[in-house]
Amino acid sequence: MPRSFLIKKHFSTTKKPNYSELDSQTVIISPFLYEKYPIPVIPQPEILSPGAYYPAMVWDAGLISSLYSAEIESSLASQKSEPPTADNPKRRKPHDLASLSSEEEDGKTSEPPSPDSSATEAEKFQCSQCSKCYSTFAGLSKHKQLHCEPQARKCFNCKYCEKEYVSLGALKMHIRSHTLPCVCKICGKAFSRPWLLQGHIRTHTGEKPFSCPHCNRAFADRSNLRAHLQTHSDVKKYQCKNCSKTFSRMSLLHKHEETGCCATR
DNA sequence: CTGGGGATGGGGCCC
DNA sequence: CGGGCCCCATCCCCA
Repeated sequence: MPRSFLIKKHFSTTKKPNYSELDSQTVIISPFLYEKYPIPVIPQPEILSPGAYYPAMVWDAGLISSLYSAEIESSLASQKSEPPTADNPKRRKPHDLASLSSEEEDGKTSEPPSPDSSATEAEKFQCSQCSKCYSTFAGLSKHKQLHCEPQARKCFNCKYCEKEYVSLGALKMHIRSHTLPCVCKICGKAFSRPWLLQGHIRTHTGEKPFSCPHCNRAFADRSNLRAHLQTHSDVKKYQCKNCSKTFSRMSLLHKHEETGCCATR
């Protein structure tokens, strides 16, 4: 099929008159950027509030289970007279709160023995995953966090939105997208990361350290150069499954699939 | 309308 | 653990 769109058109030099003076082959970022426009970084207000993250645990069914067990056991301990009955909700295992599994309704259960059966008073907290027993709830919790529920070891929540992260570093990185600590001195626009600001400053200075080896056209951003390089290629990276047409950008492929092409609908 | 450039955001990796 | 960098993705605009 004809692929006239694959032919690289001459780019207009009138759009960005300063291209010719910036077509260096190097990708070294000029330090003058920072001499001329030092990157201001707003003093971080308190990035993390004490409530910004929960380093200890995630509220999942297993944890609820443990807590619920503890509550039940302490309750039972205080009212020893109440005999367990089959329909007593207090006897329902905690993870039933989450799943209400019919398996357990049927009586088929892998749950640990109840304290009023054979378990000793010293080992009344049992791990639902490995059946290991502990005398205290704290002991059980620690065991689960370290061994049986490692994914629950950390859960860092953003105080600005609902996102959660498994590492504090990832959370801090994310929080920067709320606080935008890197501010352009020229126009006041704020960015989450210094290198984003750095790229932005190039839009003021006109610096384009990334140049195309084929046509010498220069770009301020490496990603944009990469996208541009696709225009020199006969076979582009993103291909339509239906007509095999290739595109330099995924967005173009998506657009093609949504609006035009063959039988995606 | 389509293709391409500009600008920007975010996750992951490495040092 | 934090900073820098890379890569990918997306949106907007223009020719």
